[in-house]
Amino acid sequence: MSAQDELPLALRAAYLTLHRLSDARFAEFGVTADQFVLLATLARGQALTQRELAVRMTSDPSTVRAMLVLLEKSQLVKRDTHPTDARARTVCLTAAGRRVFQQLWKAGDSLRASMIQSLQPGEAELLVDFLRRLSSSLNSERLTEDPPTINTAVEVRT
Amino acid sequence: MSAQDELPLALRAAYLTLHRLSDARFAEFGVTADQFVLLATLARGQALTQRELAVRMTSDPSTVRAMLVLLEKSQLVKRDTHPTDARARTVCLTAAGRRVFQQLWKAGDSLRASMIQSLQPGEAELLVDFLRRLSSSLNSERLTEDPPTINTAVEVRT
DNA sequence: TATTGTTATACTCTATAACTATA
DNA sequence: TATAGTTATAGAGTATAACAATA
Repeated sequence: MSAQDELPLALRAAYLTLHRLSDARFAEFGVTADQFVLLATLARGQALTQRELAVRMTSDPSTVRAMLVLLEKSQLVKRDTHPTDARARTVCLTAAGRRVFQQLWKAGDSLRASMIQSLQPGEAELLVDFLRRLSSSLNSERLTEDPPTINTAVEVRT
Repeated sequence: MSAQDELPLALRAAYLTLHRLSDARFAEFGVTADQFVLLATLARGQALTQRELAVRMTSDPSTVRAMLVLLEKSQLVKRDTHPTDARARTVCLTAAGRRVFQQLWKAGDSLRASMIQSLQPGEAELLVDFLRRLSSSLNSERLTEDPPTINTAVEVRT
């Protein structure tokens, strides 16, 4: 088993473990791990459109919409019409949303700390860098999915 | 933004990107990314019990069961009673399951390659190592969740 | 024409709790 | 008593396609 073969499963195992523990931590606030990510994304980039939110969360507009409906119901988020684009809606945290987010951030503290403690100084930065490179490499894979493979060589040769 | 704060989101982005691309690759075979993981787990450890399967997949017995029901319906997997423990059931790939798995593995080839190509020689091994350490650190976090904090010191002091 | 968002719909994964059968 | 698995149930995220309104 080479690193190439193990990497996907190792990535999956690490993420799912984090995801489950996060869910457990946030449960008492009635918020899921994914909803936390949405709140965190809003917390650092106010007044995003739903589309922009989906991109930043590595998610899908219709998924984001479903999540927003739930979060609006629990009053953590509100949506307004976009100031210049009447099609779009901007999303932002409510006062309660900001307050809950701070509590959630604190509740997740020991998880983030536990992740860091498993690494040597400097390794966390390296790990983040690896993950970023990996994501963007995969993303460009998506763009070049099935190129029609035009055989230009033949034409050149004539 | 420190590495500690960014690590969870970077991990999530990398995993979700991989997960979506995998789903897209496997769709033509009627298999999801998670089902692929189950098949892969069976492929390298035949005749596992459902419980063991759940552990190795970083999943849940009832989730695994739901997946097995689907995979049994598409004839990729079969379940037999355990030879020595009548409560348990062993799961293994059918002949069709092994055949499809090989095709899936090939279909995922370029994704794995793309991940590796984004890294320098040796970095893949390092990344896998980081992810493993991170998982086990988080797992031990789970065990020590809310210890009742028994104050034995008082008793010792008397 | 292209884009933003909504709606409807369906599927998969997830997880808890109560249950049966067996160890 | 503890464990393996099943069942019922519920909820959350995911994704596609058709649609309306707007750019």
